[in-house]
Amino acid sequence: MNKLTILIVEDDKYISNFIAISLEKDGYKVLTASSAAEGLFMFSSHNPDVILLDLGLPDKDGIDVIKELRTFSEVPILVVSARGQEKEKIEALDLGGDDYVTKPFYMGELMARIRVVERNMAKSLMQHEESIFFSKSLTVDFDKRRVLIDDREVHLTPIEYKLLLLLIANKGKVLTHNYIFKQVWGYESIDTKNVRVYMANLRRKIEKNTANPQFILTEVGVGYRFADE
Amino acid sequence: MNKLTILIVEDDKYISNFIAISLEKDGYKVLTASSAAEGLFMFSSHNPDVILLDLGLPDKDGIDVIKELRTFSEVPILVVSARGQEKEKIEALDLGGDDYVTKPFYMGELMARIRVVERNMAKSLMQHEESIFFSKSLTVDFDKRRVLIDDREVHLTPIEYKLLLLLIANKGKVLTHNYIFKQVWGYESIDTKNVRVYMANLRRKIEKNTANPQFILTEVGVGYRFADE
DNA sequence: TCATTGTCTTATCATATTATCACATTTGAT
DNA sequence: ATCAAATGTGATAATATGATAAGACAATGA
Repeated sequence: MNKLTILIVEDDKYISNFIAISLEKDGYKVLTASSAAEGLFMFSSHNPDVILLDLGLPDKDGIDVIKELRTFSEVPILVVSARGQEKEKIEALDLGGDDYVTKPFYMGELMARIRVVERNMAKSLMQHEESIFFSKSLTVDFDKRRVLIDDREVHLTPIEYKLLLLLIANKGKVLTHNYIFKQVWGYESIDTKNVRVYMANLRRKIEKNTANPQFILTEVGVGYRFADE
Repeated sequence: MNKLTILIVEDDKYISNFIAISLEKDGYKVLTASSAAEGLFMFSSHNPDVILLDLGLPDKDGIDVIKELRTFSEVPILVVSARGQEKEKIEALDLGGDDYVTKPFYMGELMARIRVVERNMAKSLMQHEESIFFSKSLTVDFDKRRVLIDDREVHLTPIEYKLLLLLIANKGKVLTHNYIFKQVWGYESIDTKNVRVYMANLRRKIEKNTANPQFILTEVGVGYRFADE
């Protein structure tokens, strides 16, 4: 079972805590930041899957945070704000926000909206709505975030899981080391050696024979690809 | 620019009209239905891109309409309802609704939310573009970075692949040794005999008979060109 | 807190790719 | 037909790239 990471950017500790506890109870991994600067930093260092963003931050307007994030990332942004004016909502959504919830809000509704965002992420990754992927002995259940080999569950670390998802979503396509690094780690780097290391780890977990892989194929000098039929 | 078609399923003629006019002013094509039955019928006959769905319909509960639609379609459903209870919202969203707007609503906000849905659609559509080159027995899938001869995959090294791409991009044109070297190796050199070596390697991989090539033609004293039809 | 798990780094070994060379073959001008 | 220049090709050496194990360190969870 792999958890989705959610970053809460909210300066009101009480609200932040309340949301965090509810999300954790539901199995999410939660990060919190209480200012725009901290939020952006946490984003680049932890590469969360979803952001809950308050607009009324102490150091910078939340709208600008959306703008900034959107210059380099497509992470789903769910705005949670006390500002209920139409103008604000339109602006936040048009600049790249994925949803807008006005305070006070129902926690259950917020969670449902997070699930919608999550569903959309899975959809655009998989392009089919089928939430289970099969290929030979490999089964990946995207909903439950579980991976099976010959019906035996194999545990993948978060990075390994992201890597596998990325490969499957681009089945058949060669992905360059840089691209893989950018997608999985969330930032660019000249040093992509880690991609190799994690590919090796992933292969050890899902391949019968790592010397002759059926799933993860190496394209020397270019990158990797998931085997097409 | 193609107009998006939006189906409004709403029994209150006044609201329905109001939304329709606003949407049309914004360039959308609008269909309206005032009952669940009509809505489902309109959906199957017109295949709209987005549905705005009221939950309080005269003949059937809107929640059931969502359920029904989701058995055969992934069309984005934006619920527009007077029912503001959390339970309703969660149910509608979890059953497959993409957003939930409570009446009374701001038209501008509704439109912004439609744009969000639209953006998400565009994102998942984008991935389907494929660029493939065919010539006789040769197939090059640029997207996947794969080369096939008679449906059998041939493995090319990075230099070989670059070379092939360069030739194809300039199909029919004669490319000088110097130009080819510059493009593939990235710098100029007096010594371009490697071009010869790699042409030979490439031919060995993609030509049936290297002595009588169909693809890579030699222009003695000048360079090479990829055969035009 | 301590044990466990995950991440990143480094070192080593294995493999694939690239560069170079020597020589064979082809080409085109005479 | 002959010959010099241009081109093709196979072998091999040099280099670049990849796989993997092991260990340091950080984060997480009971």
